[in-house]
Amino acid sequence: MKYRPQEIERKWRKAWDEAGVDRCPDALSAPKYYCLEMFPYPSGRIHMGHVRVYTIGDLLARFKRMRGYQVLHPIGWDAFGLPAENAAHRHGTHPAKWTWENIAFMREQLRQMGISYDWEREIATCSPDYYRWEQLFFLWMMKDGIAFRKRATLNWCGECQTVLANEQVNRDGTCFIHDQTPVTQKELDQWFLGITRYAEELLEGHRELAGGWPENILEMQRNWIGRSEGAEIRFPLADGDGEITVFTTRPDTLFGATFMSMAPEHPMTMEFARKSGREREVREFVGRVAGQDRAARTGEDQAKEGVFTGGYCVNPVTGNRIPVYAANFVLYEYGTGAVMAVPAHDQRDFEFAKKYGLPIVVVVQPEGEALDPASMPGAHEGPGTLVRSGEFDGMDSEDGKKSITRHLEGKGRGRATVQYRLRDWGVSRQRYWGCPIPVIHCEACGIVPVPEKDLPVVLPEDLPYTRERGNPLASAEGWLRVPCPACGKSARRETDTFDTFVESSWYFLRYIDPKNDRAPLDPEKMRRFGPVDQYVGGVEHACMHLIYARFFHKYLRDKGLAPGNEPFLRLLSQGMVCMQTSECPKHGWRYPEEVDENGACRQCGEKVNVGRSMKMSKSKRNVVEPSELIERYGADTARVFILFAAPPERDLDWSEQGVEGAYRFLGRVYRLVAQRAEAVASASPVWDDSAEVRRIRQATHRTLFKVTGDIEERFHFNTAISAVMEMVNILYLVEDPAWTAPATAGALREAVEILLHMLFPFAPHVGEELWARIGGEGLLCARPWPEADAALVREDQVEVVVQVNGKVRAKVTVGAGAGEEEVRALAMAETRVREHTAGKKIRKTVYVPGKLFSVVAN
RNA sequence: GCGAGAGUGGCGGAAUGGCAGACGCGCCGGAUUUAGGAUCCGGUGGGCAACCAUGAGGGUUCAAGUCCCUCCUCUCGCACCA
Repeated sequence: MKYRPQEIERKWRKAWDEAGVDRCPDALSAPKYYCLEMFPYPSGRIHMGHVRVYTIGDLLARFKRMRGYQVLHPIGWDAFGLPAENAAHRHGTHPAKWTWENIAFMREQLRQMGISYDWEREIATCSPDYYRWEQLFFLWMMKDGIAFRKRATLNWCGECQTVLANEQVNRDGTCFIHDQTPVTQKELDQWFLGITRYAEELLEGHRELAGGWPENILEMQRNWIGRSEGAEIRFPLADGDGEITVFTTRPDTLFGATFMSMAPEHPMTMEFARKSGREREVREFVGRVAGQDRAARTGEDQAKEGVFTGGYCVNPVTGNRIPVYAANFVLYEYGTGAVMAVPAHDQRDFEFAKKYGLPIVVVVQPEGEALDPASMPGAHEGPGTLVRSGEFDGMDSEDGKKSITRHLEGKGRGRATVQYRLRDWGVSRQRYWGCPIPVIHCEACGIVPVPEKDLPVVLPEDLPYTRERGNPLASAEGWLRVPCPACGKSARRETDTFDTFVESSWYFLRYIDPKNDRAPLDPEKMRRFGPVDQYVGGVEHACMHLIYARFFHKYLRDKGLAPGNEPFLRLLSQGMVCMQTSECPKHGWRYPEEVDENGACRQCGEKVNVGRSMKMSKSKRNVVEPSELIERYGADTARVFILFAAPPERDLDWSEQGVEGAYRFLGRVYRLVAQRAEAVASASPVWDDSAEVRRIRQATHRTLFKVTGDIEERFHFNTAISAVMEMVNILYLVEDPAWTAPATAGALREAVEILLHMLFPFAPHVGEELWARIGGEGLLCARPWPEADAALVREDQVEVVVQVNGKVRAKVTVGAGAGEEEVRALAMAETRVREHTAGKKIRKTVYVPGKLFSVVAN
C-alpha cells in the first residue's frame, strides 16, 4: 500500500474540476471571504517564491471554505511589461505570443499544484477586455484633474531608450535591467496621476489597517509618504520685486538663516545669474549637476557643492541681506525647491557654509552648553533655547516653531504647512507592451482625449521587431495616424503606454466582475465581495504596488465603484525562499545537481564552498525547480514542506531533507489510514466510556482545537502541522484489535475523519483520497470543518508544577478545578519540597490555577 | 546615520511572564529483512552529579527566551526630503 501522489493528485484534480467545487458563483449563499494572492508576472515558469505564496493563499481559501464561507479565490496575470519586449528583441517572438504562451504554461503549473482557484474569473491585464476599462478610468481622471501632463526630469536609460521609475534605478545609479548602463536625467512631458492629493488619506488609512497589516509594512509606507510638518516662509528679494518661498521644518531657526540654497533646476536660479552677470559660472554648475544621475547627485556622502548666483534676498525677521546660492543637494521636486540655510543647525548647511566661508549664527542654544560658531564641529540639530532671535529669545525651540510661524502669518510672510516626500505618480512609459494611453495629439487642438465610444485603443499587432530599442509604437505609422476627434484633422496617437503598476492597481476589483462588458465594475457586486479580506504577497511590494492600489481604490471609491476606503483588510507578507549556495573555486556558482554527494564540483572535482542561505535566484544557482519537485514528490509534499518549515512571514530555508520529511509524513498518514480503511469504513459512530476511548477522543478534539486556532487566529501553520503529526503518532500506537473492537472502533473512526479534515487544507489530494477510502460521505473539500468538543478539550486532571525559590522541585496532579488550599497541602507534603524548605521560613506563595505553585522561603 | 525585524540544540523551528527545546530533520539503538532501502518502535541540549543553558551584560519579578536599560551581530527598508 504505497503512497503514490502522482496518481492520487491527477485523479482528484479532475474530480474537483468536474464538480466545480472551486467556483465562486456571483450569488452569495454564505458569508463571503475574499482571499487573494498577488498575481504573477507571466515570466515563463513558476518559481519557489510563487509556490510559497499560492500555497499559503490556498491553505486559507480551503480552510475558509470548510469554515462555511463562500470563498472568492481568483488568479490572473500581470501580463504587460518589459520582459516580453526584451524577449521579442532577443528571439523575434511577438510579445503577445510570448506572453500568452507563458500564461498557458504557468496556468498548467498552478493547476498541478492543486491551488483551488475559480478559473472562470481568470484575467490577463494585456487583454483589451481588461485594459479598455483602465483607459476609461484614465479619461475620468483627466476630467477630474487627477491625471495631468507635466514636464518632468526623469530617469532615462540609454539602453532601454525609455524612462525608468526611481524604483527601477539601482542604488549605484545604473538601470535595473542593464546594470552597466548609467541612468541619466532627461526632461520629458509625462502623464502623472495625482496620488499626492491622497497623501494624507493614505497615511490616515493606516488606522484602519493597523492590526491587519504587518507593522513593518505600514512603517515603510509611512516613510515613503514622508509627511513632515513645518512652514512656508517667503523671503523678499533684496533688489527689485519678487520673493523666494522656502519650506522648512525648523521655523524656530529662522533668525539663523544666513544664506539661501536653490535647486539648480529652479527657474529663479538662472534668473539671478542673468541679472548679476554670473550666467557663465552658474550655467556651468547647473548643467553639470542637472545632468548627473540620481545616485551621483543624491548619494549620502556626496560633497556639498554650489555656486553663488549673484542674487540676494532678505531674511524676513532679521532684515539681513543674504546671498542666494545654487546647491547640488537641493531637490527641485521636494518642497519649493529652495531652502533657507541655517548652518548652525543643519548639517548640510553647516558643511556648505564652511566650504564657501558663509556666516554661521547660533540661534538655538542646547542646555548647559555654549555653542561657538568658530569651534563647532558640526551643526546642532537638537532642541534648545532660542538666542539672538529678538523677541523670541529664551523661548524653548519647540515653542519657537509655533510662535515664529504665527508671527510670520501675522506679517503675511509665511504659514504653517505640511510637505510629503511622496511624489505624483508618473505613469508614462515609452514602451510597446503596455496599455495605450487613450489620448490624441492634435496640432490645432492640443491634447484630446479619445472619446469613450472609441475605446479601447488597442495595441497594433503587426509590428516588425527589428528595432533594438526605444518604443516601437512611435514608428507604427498605420496605427498612430488618426483624425482628431475634435477637429477632424490628421493627428497622432499618444505613443506612451501605462506603467504596469496601473494594471495591478485595480485587478482585485475586476476579479469580482471579470466578464462585465458594459462597465468596468458593477457597484452592487463590489459591495457583495469587496474588499479583499486577506491579501498575501511579498514585502517587495510594500511601497509601490500597495500604495498605488490603495490610491486607485480610493479614487474609484470616490467614483462610487470601489467598496470601502481600503482595498485589503488584512495583509500577510510572506518571507523569501532561501537556499544555501555552492560555489566552485573554478566554475563559480553551482546548481545543486552540479555538486556530487561528497560536496565536489561534478565538472572539475574541486571541493565547492558552501555559502550561507540566500534568496533563491538563478544568478546564484541556488534554485529548486517546482515542477521537478512536484514530479518527484507530488504537490501535497511541496505544500506540507513549505507550510511546515517556517511560519509564513519568515524566510524559509529550503532543505531537501525537509522535503523528504514532509513526504514521509504524508506516506505515514496514508499508510495509517489506507491500511485500516476497511475497519474505519465499517465502524459505527458509537463508543463506550472506557479510558481508552476517552484517551483517543481527547487527543482528537484537543488536536482539532489547536489546529483550528493555529490556522484561524495565529496563522501558525507550522505548529498546526506539528499537532497533526503528534496525533498521527498517537494513532499509530493504538493496537490493531482496537480498530475493529466495537468499543473503540467508533472513536477511532471519528479520529480518522477529523484527522482528514484537518489534513485537507494542507494536503488536499491525499486527504480527499483517504476520505474516499474510508467511505466518507461526498467530497471532503465540500465538508464543514468539524467543531471540537469543549468537554473533551478541557483537561480533567492537571499537573501542577511546584517551585521552591524559582526552581522546579515537584509536580502534583490534581483535579482541574482544584483550589489553592488543596494544591498547597499536596505541594507542601512533597518530600522534595520539604527538603528545600526545611529550616526556612515560608515568606510567600503564589498559585497559578492549574499550572504552578511557587514557594518563596529563606 | 535613521527606522523595522531577527538572534534559542548539529539543523529548521516550538513556547497568552509559569516545567525552554513541541514537531520535524540529522544522529544512535532495537524490530523486520539474505542484505541494503523502505517501514514500525525507542533514545537524543551540556554535565557523573549538584546544576548549567535562549547573542553579551545589567535590571524588574516568587518566576524572564518573553518585560525594561546598555551593547554586539545579522537581515530588510529609507537615506542630502530642508
